[in-house]
Amino acid sequence: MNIPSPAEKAAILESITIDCVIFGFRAGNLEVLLVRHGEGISKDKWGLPGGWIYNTESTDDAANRLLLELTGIKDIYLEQLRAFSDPDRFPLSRVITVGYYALIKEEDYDLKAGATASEVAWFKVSEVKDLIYDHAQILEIGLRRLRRRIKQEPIGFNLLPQKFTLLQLMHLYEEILGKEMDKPNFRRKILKMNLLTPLNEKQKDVSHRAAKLYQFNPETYQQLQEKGFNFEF
Amino acid sequence: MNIPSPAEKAAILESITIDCVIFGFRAGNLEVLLVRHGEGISKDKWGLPGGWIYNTESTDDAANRLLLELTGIKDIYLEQLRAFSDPDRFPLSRVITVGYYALIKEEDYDLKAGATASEVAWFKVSEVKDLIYDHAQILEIGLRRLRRRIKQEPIGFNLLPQKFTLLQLMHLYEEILGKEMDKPNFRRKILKMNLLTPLNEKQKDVSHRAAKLYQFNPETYQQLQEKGFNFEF
DNA sequence: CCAAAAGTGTTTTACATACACCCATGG
DNA sequence: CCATGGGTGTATGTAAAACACTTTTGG
Repeated sequence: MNIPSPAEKAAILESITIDCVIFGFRAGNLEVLLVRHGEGISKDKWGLPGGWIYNTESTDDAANRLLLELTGIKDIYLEQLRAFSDPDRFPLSRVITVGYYALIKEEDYDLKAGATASEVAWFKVSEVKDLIYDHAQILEIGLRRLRRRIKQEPIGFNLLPQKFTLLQLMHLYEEILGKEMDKPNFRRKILKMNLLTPLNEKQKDVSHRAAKLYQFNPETYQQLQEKGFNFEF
Repeated sequence: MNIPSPAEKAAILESITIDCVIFGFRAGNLEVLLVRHGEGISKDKWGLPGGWIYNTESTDDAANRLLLELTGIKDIYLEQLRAFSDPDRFPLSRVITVGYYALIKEEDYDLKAGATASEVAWFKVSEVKDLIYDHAQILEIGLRRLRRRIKQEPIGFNLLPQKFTLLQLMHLYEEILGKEMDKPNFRRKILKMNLLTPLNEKQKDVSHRAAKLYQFNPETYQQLQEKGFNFEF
């Protein structure tokens, strides 16, 4: 993040920015999307994708625009975390940032560094360190939100490929919640919810019995949500 | 909310404000604290207590300060809701507001209108109408947060007097969640959680069998929270 | 004695948990 | 034939839900 130029200042809000925590899942690991800054006081350092808000756009719109400009990712559902407002969080001036978070299927998007980002990459959440400003705190809050949400809504499906096995889903839960689960019980529980459509397809190229593939069923989820339901594991 | 004077501008952030949703509970009704504006374009209209943020304070600090200045309420736990950022939400300029919410025991606080507020009062949530700007939306988000939270943590105790009966507590849940509950089952469930300390005291001046009084036990709550627990009703 | 709320007991049903066990497949 | 994960079955305990019932107290 840089201090905006005089020309830029006219078009943006001077003391508010956006930062995005984008989660992905690959090879059993929860990952987060970071950008390397190409200019400014944090040049060459890694941080969350983010930037200034135009006068004419909401923070939701700004988050989507910035994510596209910096990383090439577009049309995803970003949810607001909250505002981060420590007076000293940004060293050059008083800036409050609004955090956003999202879950995406890594395979669905091609990363393309743009605007002020010289590089974009996925990092294992467990190995992230030395983020700029208070981005570690924003990531932490994003993680907490993810852990809470995944126990209340089936958002985990957003991290998996279209077609997945029950054990992949279970491993996702285990990774995010940090605890081991019982396979038979997990199967029963998730199947009883009727959120999964079984496909007439099986895994390929695995050196063990091939598992049946499932896909998430958004319609039954809609119905369930209206009735209100619980998603404890 | 007014456009700040030049002198004020130097000390505050120009495009961010705070608004607070303060909930109370009286005579079986959920209430919200509103202020009547004494000046500016919204003079004489009712809205949430709020205002500008100083350069040197966090939004948390600003929320507490503003609440004290406008209503006389101090030292309460305010939780951030989120930022509200519709470019047209405030008619005079582009302003993003950060919403806060809190639950308090009405009887514990004396209301005292101050600063730009000419009046402060409690309103039944079900009867609130015609709030300024997007304050109706902020209230709605506060309500949703309250309903979600009360199903996960025992925050309801913050709305009741120190000493209360089990039925009062149940009525609080019924009012907030908008559904009827079974008295015997509610008793068993809440007592099994060990969050309540029974007192050697009973209701007085009631024209029926006097109920035992209880009080909330924050220590056992601490213990439970560390283990992680569930609070569904 | 009646009304109104306090408080207890019981039955049914559902589900979480734990764990034993068989199945299919590639190497 | 064995390792690996896929998948099924079952016993046990606990808790939610529904509801019948007794107790206490003021009027």
